[in-house]
Amino acid sequence: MFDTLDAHITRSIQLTDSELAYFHSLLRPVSLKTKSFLLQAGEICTIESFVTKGCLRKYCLDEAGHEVILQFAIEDWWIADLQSFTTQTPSKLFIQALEDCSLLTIPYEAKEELFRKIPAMERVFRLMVQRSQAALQDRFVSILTQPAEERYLAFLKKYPQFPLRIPQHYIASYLGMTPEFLSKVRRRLAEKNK
Amino acid sequence: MFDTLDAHITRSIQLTDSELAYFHSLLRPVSLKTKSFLLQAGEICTIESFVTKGCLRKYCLDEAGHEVILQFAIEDWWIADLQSFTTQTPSKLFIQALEDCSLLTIPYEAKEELFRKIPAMERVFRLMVQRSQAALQDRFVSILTQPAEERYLAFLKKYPQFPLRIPQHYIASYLGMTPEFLSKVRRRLAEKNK
DNA sequence: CGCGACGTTGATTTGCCTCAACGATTGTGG
DNA sequence: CCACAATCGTTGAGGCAAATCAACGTCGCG
Repeated sequence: MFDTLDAHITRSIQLTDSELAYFHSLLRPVSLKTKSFLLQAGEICTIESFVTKGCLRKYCLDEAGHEVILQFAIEDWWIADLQSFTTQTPSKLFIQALEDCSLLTIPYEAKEELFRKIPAMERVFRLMVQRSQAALQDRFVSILTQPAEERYLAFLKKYPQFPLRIPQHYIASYLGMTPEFLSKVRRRLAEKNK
Repeated sequence: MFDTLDAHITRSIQLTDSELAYFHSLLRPVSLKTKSFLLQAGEICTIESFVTKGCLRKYCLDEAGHEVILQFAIEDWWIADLQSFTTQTPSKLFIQALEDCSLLTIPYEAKEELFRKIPAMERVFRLMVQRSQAALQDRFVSILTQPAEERYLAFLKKYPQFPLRIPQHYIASYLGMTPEFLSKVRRRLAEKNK
Protein backbone atom coordinates (compact mmCIF):
# COMPACT_ATOMS: atom_id res chain seq x y z
CA MET A 1 0.00 0.00 0.00
CA PHE A 2 2.86 2.38 0.83
CA ASP A 3 5.22 1.22 -1.91
CA THR A 4 4.69 3.87 -4.56
CA LEU A 5 4.44 6.57 -1.91
CA ASP A 6 7.76 5.50 -0.41
CA ALA A 7 9.38 5.44 -3.82
CA HIS A 8 8.05 8.94 -4.32
CA ILE A 9 9.77 10.13 -1.16
CA THR A 10 13.07 8.34 -1.46
CA ARG A 11 13.59 10.04 -4.79
CA SER A 12 14.11 13.27 -2.81
CA ILE A 13 15.66 12.16 0.49
CA GLN A 14 16.88 9.05 2.31
CA LEU A 15 14.93 7.83 5.34
CA THR A 16 15.68 5.06 7.83
CA ASP A 17 13.16 2.24 8.17
CA SER A 18 11.99 3.59 11.51
CA GLU A 19 11.50 7.07 10.07
CA LEU A 20 9.49 5.57 7.23
CA ALA A 21 7.41 3.54 9.70
CA TYR A 22 6.78 6.70 11.71
CA PHE A 23 5.64 8.50 8.57
CA HIS A 24 3.27 5.63 7.73
CA SER A 25 1.82 5.79 11.23
CA LEU A 26 0.68 9.35 10.54
CA LEU A 27 -1.30 8.41 7.44
CA ARG A 28 -5.01 7.60 7.47
CA PRO A 29 -6.57 5.53 4.67
CA VAL A 30 -9.77 7.00 3.25
CA SER A 31 -12.26 5.63 0.73
CA LEU A 32 -14.32 7.93 -1.45
CA LYS A 33 -17.29 7.13 -3.68
CA THR A 34 -17.68 8.54 -7.18
CA LYS A 35 -19.02 12.11 -7.19
CA SER A 36 -18.53 12.62 -3.46
CA PHE A 37 -16.47 15.55 -2.25
CA LEU A 38 -13.17 15.49 -0.39
CA LEU A 39 -13.38 19.26 0.02
CA GLN A 40 -15.95 21.94 -0.70
CA ALA A 41 -15.61 25.71 -0.90
CA GLY A 42 -16.03 27.30 2.52
CA GLU A 43 -14.50 24.37 4.37
CA ILE A 44 -10.95 24.34 5.68
CA CYS A 45 -8.70 21.84 3.91
CA THR A 46 -7.63 19.66 6.83
CA ILE A 47 -5.82 16.90 4.95
CA GLU A 48 -3.38 16.33 2.13
CA SER A 49 -4.18 13.18 0.13
CA PHE A 50 -2.06 10.71 -1.79
CA VAL A 51 -4.13 8.77 -4.34
CA THR A 52 -3.56 5.01 -4.31
CA LYS A 53 -6.59 4.24 -6.47
CA GLY A 54 -9.09 6.25 -8.47
CA CYS A 55 -9.28 9.72 -9.94
CA LEU A 56 -10.26 13.16 -8.64
CA ARG A 57 -10.60 16.70 -9.87
CA LYS A 58 -9.90 20.00 -8.10
CA TYR A 59 -11.82 23.05 -9.36
CA CYS A 60 -13.19 26.44 -8.48
CA LEU A 61 -16.25 28.40 -9.57
CA ASP A 62 -16.17 31.88 -11.07
CA GLU A 63 -18.82 34.51 -10.33
CA ALA A 64 -20.97 33.27 -13.22
CA GLY A 65 -20.87 29.76 -11.75
CA HIS A 66 -18.57 28.30 -14.38
CA GLU A 67 -16.19 25.60 -13.24
CA VAL A 68 -12.45 25.97 -13.83
CA ILE A 69 -10.59 22.70 -13.31
CA LEU A 70 -7.20 23.28 -11.71
CA GLN A 71 -5.96 19.72 -11.36
CA PHE A 72 -6.73 16.09 -12.03
CA ALA A 73 -5.20 13.53 -9.69
CA ILE A 74 -4.85 9.82 -10.40
CA GLU A 75 -2.80 7.07 -8.77
CA ASP A 76 0.49 8.31 -7.23
CA TRP A 77 -0.51 11.98 -7.19
CA TRP A 78 -1.05 14.22 -4.20
CA ILE A 79 -4.07 16.48 -4.04
CA ALA A 80 -5.12 19.25 -1.62
CA ASP A 81 -5.86 22.96 -1.53
CA LEU A 82 -2.41 23.93 -0.23
CA GLN A 83 -3.47 27.54 0.24
CA SER A 84 -6.25 26.56 2.62
CA PHE A 85 -4.26 23.73 4.18
CA THR A 86 -1.22 25.84 4.98
CA THR A 87 -3.07 28.82 6.37
CA GLN A 88 -5.94 26.76 7.81
CA THR A 89 -8.43 29.21 6.34
CA PRO A 90 -11.61 28.47 4.33
CA SER A 91 -11.02 27.13 0.84
CA LYS A 92 -12.46 28.45 -2.39
CA LEU A 93 -12.01 25.09 -4.10
CA PHE A 94 -13.80 21.80 -4.55
CA ILE A 95 -12.14 18.39 -4.68
CA GLN A 96 -14.41 15.69 -6.06
CA ALA A 97 -13.97 12.00 -6.84
CA LEU A 98 -14.53 11.10 -10.50
CA GLU A 99 -14.20 7.39 -9.66
CA ASP A 100 -14.29 5.38 -6.46
CA CYS A 101 -11.03 6.33 -4.74
CA SER A 102 -8.60 5.03 -2.14
CA LEU A 103 -6.47 7.68 -0.49
CA LEU A 104 -3.71 7.96 2.08
CA THR A 105 -4.31 11.20 3.93
CA ILE A 106 -2.24 13.19 6.38
CA PRO A 107 -3.92 15.71 8.67
CA TYR A 108 -2.50 19.18 9.21
CA GLU A 109 -1.23 18.60 12.73
CA ALA A 110 0.35 15.27 11.81
CA LYS A 111 2.22 16.91 8.97
CA GLU A 112 3.53 19.65 11.26
CA GLU A 113 4.64 16.98 13.74
CA LEU A 114 6.31 15.09 10.88
CA PHE A 115 8.28 18.21 10.00
CA ARG A 116 9.33 18.71 13.62
CA LYS A 117 10.51 15.10 13.95
CA ILE A 118 12.00 14.76 10.43
CA PRO A 119 12.89 18.21 9.10
CA ALA A 120 14.19 16.63 5.89
CA MET A 121 10.57 15.94 4.96
CA GLU A 122 10.22 19.67 4.36
CA ARG A 123 12.43 19.05 1.36
CA VAL A 124 10.13 16.39 -0.08
CA PHE A 125 7.16 18.71 0.06
CA ARG A 126 9.14 21.72 -1.15
CA LEU A 127 10.20 19.83 -4.26
CA MET A 128 6.63 18.65 -4.76
CA VAL A 129 5.26 22.18 -4.72
CA GLN A 130 8.01 23.29 -7.06
CA ARG A 131 7.05 20.63 -9.59
CA SER A 132 3.40 21.54 -9.42
CA GLN A 133 4.36 25.21 -9.76
CA ALA A 134 6.33 24.40 -12.90
CA ALA A 135 3.40 22.45 -14.33
CA LEU A 136 0.97 25.27 -13.62
CA GLN A 137 3.34 27.76 -15.21
CA ASP A 138 3.46 25.66 -18.37
CA ARG A 139 -0.33 25.56 -18.50
CA PHE A 140 -0.47 29.31 -17.91
CA VAL A 141 1.83 30.00 -20.83
CA SER A 142 0.07 27.54 -23.11
CA ILE A 143 -3.30 29.15 -22.46
CA LEU A 144 -1.88 32.55 -23.34
CA THR A 145 0.03 31.50 -26.43
CA GLN A 146 -1.45 28.34 -27.96
CA PRO A 147 -4.74 27.96 -29.81
CA ALA A 148 -7.25 25.43 -28.51
CA GLU A 149 -6.30 22.72 -30.99
CA GLU A 150 -2.61 22.74 -30.02
CA ARG A 151 -3.45 22.72 -26.33
CA TYR A 152 -5.62 19.67 -26.83
CA LEU A 153 -2.96 17.82 -28.83
CA ALA A 154 -0.31 18.62 -26.22
CA PHE A 155 -2.65 17.35 -23.53
CA LEU A 156 -3.23 14.06 -25.38
CA LYS A 157 0.51 13.63 -25.74
CA LYS A 158 1.28 14.39 -22.09
CA TYR A 159 -1.63 12.45 -20.56
CA PRO A 160 -2.75 9.85 -23.12
CA GLN A 161 -4.49 7.85 -20.40
CA PHE A 162 -6.72 10.70 -19.19
CA PRO A 163 -9.29 10.77 -22.02
CA LEU A 164 -9.96 7.10 -21.34
CA ARG A 165 -11.23 7.77 -17.84
CA ILE A 166 -12.16 11.45 -17.65
CA PRO A 167 -15.34 12.88 -19.26
CA GLN A 168 -14.55 15.14 -22.17
CA HIS A 169 -16.20 18.26 -20.79
CA TYR A 170 -13.89 18.15 -17.77
CA ILE A 171 -10.91 18.01 -20.10
CA ALA A 172 -12.31 21.04 -21.94
CA SER A 173 -12.49 22.93 -18.66
CA TYR A 174 -8.93 21.90 -17.76
CA LEU A 175 -7.76 23.19 -21.14
CA GLY A 176 -9.61 26.49 -20.74
CA MET A 177 -12.27 26.09 -23.41
CA THR A 178 -15.98 25.25 -23.58
CA PRO A 179 -17.11 21.63 -24.07
CA GLU A 180 -18.82 22.65 -27.32
CA PHE A 181 -15.62 24.06 -28.71
CA LEU A 182 -13.53 21.04 -27.75
CA SER A 183 -16.05 18.91 -29.60
CA LYS A 184 -15.56 21.06 -32.70
CA VAL A 185 -11.78 20.90 -32.34
CA ARG A 186 -11.97 17.12 -32.24
CA ARG A 187 -14.11 16.99 -35.34
CA ARG A 188 -11.67 19.17 -37.25
CA LEU A 189 -8.81 16.88 -36.18
CA ALA A 190 -10.76 13.80 -37.22
CA GLU A 191 -11.44 15.29 -40.65
CA LYS A 192 -7.78 16.17 -41.11
CA ASN A 193 -6.78 12.58 -40.48
CA LYS A 194 -9.12 11.17 -43.10
CA MET B 1 21.05 45.60 4.06
CA PHE B 2 19.79 42.29 5.47
CA ASP B 3 16.98 43.70 7.58
CA THR B 4 13.97 43.11 5.37
CA LEU B 5 15.34 39.75 4.28
CA ASP B 6 15.76 38.65 7.88
CA ALA B 7 12.25 39.80 8.71
CA HIS B 8 11.08 37.78 5.75
CA ILE B 9 12.67 34.64 7.14
CA THR B 10 11.81 35.00 10.80
CA ARG B 11 8.17 35.14 9.81
CA SER B 12 8.49 31.41 8.98
CA ILE B 13 11.13 30.10 11.41
CA GLN B 14 13.32 31.20 14.30
CA LEU B 15 17.08 31.37 13.77
CA THR B 16 19.90 32.03 16.23
CA ASP B 17 22.17 35.00 15.55
CA SER B 18 24.98 32.71 14.45
CA GLU B 19 22.69 30.86 12.04
CA LEU B 20 21.56 34.16 10.61
CA ALA B 21 25.18 35.30 10.28
CA TYR B 22 26.01 32.05 8.51
CA PHE B 23 23.12 32.60 6.10
CA HIS B 24 24.33 36.13 5.40
CA SER B 25 27.81 34.81 4.67
CA LEU B 26 26.39 32.76 1.80
CA LEU B 27 24.82 35.77 0.07
CA ARG B 28 26.55 37.74 -2.65
CA PRO B 29 25.53 41.33 -3.43
CA VAL B 30 25.00 42.03 -7.14
CA SER B 31 24.30 45.26 -9.00
CA LEU B 32 22.41 45.28 -12.27
CA LYS B 33 21.94 48.11 -14.77
CA THR B 34 18.58 48.85 -16.40
CA LYS B 35 17.81 46.51 -19.33
CA SER B 36 20.62 44.08 -18.53
CA PHE B 37 19.82 40.42 -18.04
CA LEU B 38 20.15 38.37 -14.87
CA LEU B 39 19.24 35.27 -16.87
CA GLN B 40 18.66 34.44 -20.51
CA ALA B 41 17.00 31.43 -22.13
CA GLY B 42 19.51 28.64 -22.71
CA GLU B 43 21.55 29.50 -19.62
CA ILE B 44 21.31 27.57 -16.37
CA CYS B 45 19.83 29.61 -13.52
CA THR B 46 22.70 29.49 -11.02
CA ILE B 47 21.39 31.92 -8.42
CA GLU B 48 18.26 32.90 -6.55
CA SER B 49 18.00 36.65 -6.00
CA PHE B 50 16.44 38.79 -3.30
CA VAL B 51 15.74 42.32 -4.52
CA THR B 52 16.89 45.06 -2.14
CA LYS B 53 16.49 47.86 -4.71
CA GLY B 54 15.00 48.16 -8.17
CA CYS B 55 12.60 46.22 -10.32
CA LEU B 56 12.84 43.23 -12.65
CA ARG B 57 10.66 41.15 -14.92
CA LYS B 58 10.72 37.43 -15.68
CA TYR B 59 9.29 36.33 -19.02
CA CYS B 60 9.35 33.72 -21.75
CA LEU B 61 8.90 33.84 -25.51
CA ASP B 62 6.33 31.81 -27.44
CA GLU B 63 7.04 30.33 -30.89
CA ALA B 64 5.87 33.52 -32.58
CA GLY B 65 8.35 35.52 -30.50
CA HIS B 66 5.76 37.17 -28.26
CA GLU B 67 6.76 37.84 -24.69
CA VAL B 68 4.69 36.48 -21.81
CA ILE B 69 5.58 38.11 -18.51
CA LEU B 70 5.45 35.64 -15.64
CA GLN B 71 6.54 37.82 -12.75
CA PHE B 72 7.56 41.28 -11.70
CA ALA B 73 9.88 41.60 -8.72
CA ILE B 74 10.46 44.75 -6.69
CA GLU B 75 12.05 45.37 -3.30
CA ASP B 76 11.68 42.45 -0.85
CA TRP B 77 10.78 39.88 -3.53
CA TRP B 78 12.74 36.83 -4.60
CA ILE B 79 13.22 36.06 -8.26
CA ALA B 80 14.68 33.07 -10.13
CA ASP B 81 13.72 30.36 -12.59
CA LEU B 82 13.15 27.71 -9.94
CA GLN B 83 12.67 25.01 -12.55
CA SER B 84 16.12 25.61 -14.02
CA PHE B 85 17.70 26.36 -10.64
CA THR B 86 16.46 23.18 -8.97
CA THR B 87 17.29 20.82 -11.82
CA GLN B 88 20.36 22.78 -12.97
CA THR B 89 19.18 22.48 -16.57
CA PRO B 90 18.94 25.21 -19.23
CA SER B 91 16.23 27.79 -18.65
CA LYS B 92 13.55 28.87 -21.11
CA LEU B 93 13.12 32.19 -19.31
CA PHE B 94 14.60 35.66 -19.27
CA ILE B 95 15.06 37.82 -16.19
CA GLN B 96 15.73 41.44 -17.00
CA ALA B 97 16.23 44.59 -14.92
CA LEU B 98 13.64 47.31 -15.57
CA GLU B 99 15.54 49.70 -13.30
CA ASP B 100 19.03 49.76 -11.81
CA CYS B 101 18.92 46.98 -9.23
CA SER B 102 20.67 45.81 -6.07
CA LEU B 103 20.31 42.14 -5.31
CA LEU B 104 21.36 39.64 -2.67
CA THR B 105 22.00 36.38 -4.47
CA ILE B 106 22.57 32.86 -3.29
CA PRO B 107 24.27 30.34 -5.60
CA TYR B 108 22.92 26.81 -6.03
CA GLU B 109 25.66 25.07 -4.06
CA ALA B 110 25.47 27.57 -1.21
CA LYS B 111 21.73 27.00 -0.93
CA GLU B 112 22.22 23.23 -0.78
CA GLU B 113 24.86 23.71 1.90
CA LEU B 114 22.48 26.01 3.78
CA PHE B 115 19.84 23.28 3.74
CA ARG B 116 22.35 20.72 5.01
CA LYS B 117 23.47 22.95 7.88
CA ILE B 118 20.04 24.42 8.70
CA PRO B 119 17.31 22.04 7.51
CA ALA B 120 14.66 24.41 8.86
CA MET B 121 15.50 26.73 5.96
CA GLU B 122 13.77 24.22 3.70
CA ARG B 123 10.60 25.40 5.38
CA VAL B 124 11.21 29.03 4.51
CA PHE B 125 11.62 28.23 0.86
CA ARG B 126 8.76 25.73 0.83
CA LEU B 127 6.39 28.38 2.14
CA MET B 128 7.77 30.86 -0.40
CA VAL B 129 7.04 28.54 -3.31
CA GLN B 130 3.59 27.83 -1.92
CA ARG B 131 2.77 31.52 -1.84
CA SER B 132 3.97 32.05 -5.39
CA GLN B 133 2.00 28.98 -6.44
CA ALA B 134 -1.15 30.46 -4.91
CA ALA B 135 -0.54 33.76 -6.67
CA LEU B 136 -0.02 32.05 -10.03
CA GLN B 137 -3.18 30.04 -9.52
CA ASP B 138 -5.16 33.21 -8.91
CA ARG B 139 -3.78 34.72 -12.11
CA PHE B 140 -4.57 31.52 -13.97
CA VAL B 141 -8.19 31.58 -12.88
CA SER B 142 -8.56 35.29 -13.57
CA ILE B 143 -7.30 34.89 -17.13
CA LEU B 144 -9.81 32.12 -17.74
CA THR B 145 -12.79 33.81 -16.15
CA GLN B 146 -12.40 37.59 -16.11
CA PRO B 147 -12.56 39.97 -19.05
CA ALA B 148 -9.60 42.24 -19.69
CA GLU B 149 -11.13 45.25 -17.95
CA GLU B 150 -11.73 43.42 -14.67
CA ARG B 151 -8.25 41.92 -14.72
CA TYR B 152 -6.77 45.39 -15.12
CA LEU B 153 -8.85 46.85 -12.29
CA ALA B 154 -7.92 43.96 -10.00
CA PHE B 155 -4.26 44.50 -10.87
CA LEU B 156 -4.46 48.20 -10.02
CA LYS B 157 -6.07 47.37 -6.70
CA LYS B 158 -3.51 44.69 -5.81
CA TYR B 159 -0.40 46.52 -7.04
CA PRO B 160 -1.22 50.25 -7.12
CA GLN B 161 2.47 51.12 -7.10
CA PHE B 162 3.37 49.10 -10.23
CA PRO B 163 1.90 51.39 -12.93
CA LEU B 164 4.07 54.17 -11.52
CA ARG B 165 7.30 52.37 -12.34
CA ILE B 166 6.49 49.72 -14.95
CA PRO B 167 5.81 50.56 -18.61
CA GLN B 168 2.23 49.92 -19.59
CA HIS B 169 2.94 47.39 -22.32
CA TYR B 170 4.68 45.15 -19.78
CA ILE B 171 1.60 45.30 -17.59
CA ALA B 172 -0.51 44.34 -20.61
CA SER B 173 1.68 41.29 -21.16
CA TYR B 174 1.45 40.35 -17.46
CA LEU B 175 -2.34 40.58 -17.71
CA GLY B 176 -2.45 38.47 -20.86
CA MET B 177 -3.56 41.08 -23.37
CA THR B 178 -1.98 43.19 -26.11
CA PRO B 179 -0.69 46.71 -25.33
CA GLU B 180 -3.16 48.11 -27.86
CA PHE B 181 -6.06 46.49 -26.12
CA LEU B 182 -5.01 47.63 -22.66
CA SER B 183 -4.86 51.15 -24.04
CA LYS B 184 -8.45 50.81 -25.25
CA VAL B 185 -9.54 49.36 -21.91
CA ARG B 186 -8.05 52.38 -20.15
CA ARG B 187 -9.83 54.77 -22.45
CA ARG B 188 -13.17 53.08 -21.80
CA LEU B 189 -12.55 53.33 -18.05
CA ALA B 190 -11.62 57.00 -18.35
CA GLU B 191 -14.80 57.74 -20.28
CA LYS B 192 -16.91 55.94 -17.69
CA ASN B 193 -15.49 58.14 -14.93
CA LYS B 194 -16.35 61.37 -16.69
C1' DC C 1 -38.87 2.69 -18.83
C1' DG C 2 -37.65 7.43 -18.06
C1' DC C 3 -34.38 10.59 -16.62
C1' DG C 4 -30.04 12.79 -16.28
C1' DA C 5 -25.39 13.12 -17.96
C1' DC C 6 -22.85 13.58 -21.94
C1' DG C 7 -21.39 14.76 -26.57
C1' DT C 8 -22.52 16.97 -31.02
C1' DT C 9 -24.00 20.41 -34.31
C1' DG C 10 -25.30 24.86 -36.27
C1' DA C 11 -26.33 29.90 -36.06
C1' DT C 12 -24.98 33.94 -34.14
C1' DT C 13 -22.26 37.05 -31.45
C1' DT C 14 -18.24 39.06 -29.29
C1' DG C 15 -13.94 40.06 -27.01
C1' DC C 16 -9.75 40.53 -28.31
C1' DC C 17 -6.00 40.44 -31.87
C1' DT C 18 -3.58 42.15 -35.97
C1' DC C 19 -1.89 45.56 -38.67
C1' DA C 20 -0.82 50.14 -39.75
C1' DA C 21 -0.25 54.82 -38.82
C1' DC C 22 0.64 58.52 -35.86
C1' DG C 23 2.04 61.82 -31.72
C1' DA C 24 4.65 62.35 -27.50
C1' DT C 25 8.48 61.51 -24.74
C1' DT C 26 13.05 59.99 -23.71
C1' DG C 27 17.74 59.57 -24.17
C1' DT C 28 21.87 59.57 -26.49
C1' DG C 29 25.70 60.27 -29.63
C1' DG C 30 27.74 63.74 -32.51
C1' DC D 1 23.01 71.19 -26.66
C1' DC D 2 20.70 69.86 -30.41
C1' DA D 3 19.06 66.17 -33.71
C1' DC D 4 17.66 61.96 -34.49
C1' DA D 5 16.32 57.42 -33.18
C1' DA D 6 14.19 54.50 -30.16
C1' DT D 7 10.63 53.66 -26.97
C1' DC D 8 6.11 54.19 -25.63
C1' DG D 9 1.17 54.95 -25.78
C1' DT D 10 -2.92 55.82 -28.70
C1' DT D 11 -6.28 55.26 -32.34
C1' DG D 12 -8.95 53.06 -36.04
C1' DA D 13 -10.25 49.45 -39.46
C1' DG D 14 -10.85 44.87 -40.17
C1' DG D 15 -10.68 39.95 -38.98
C1' DC D 16 -10.90 35.76 -36.34
C1' DA D 17 -10.93 32.33 -32.59
C1' DA D 18 -13.77 31.02 -29.35
C1' DA D 19 -18.09 31.85 -26.52
C1' DT D 20 -23.01 31.66 -26.28
C1' DC D 21 -27.38 29.78 -27.09
C1' DA D 22 -30.43 26.33 -28.47
C1' DA D 23 -31.66 21.96 -30.17
C1' DC D 24 -30.98 17.20 -30.63
C1' DG D 25 -29.21 12.17 -30.31
C1' DT D 26 -27.33 8.69 -27.35
C1' DC D 27 -26.06 6.34 -23.80
C1' DG D 28 -26.04 4.29 -19.00
C1' DC D 29 -28.35 3.78 -14.84
C1' DG D 30 -31.67 3.85 -10.99
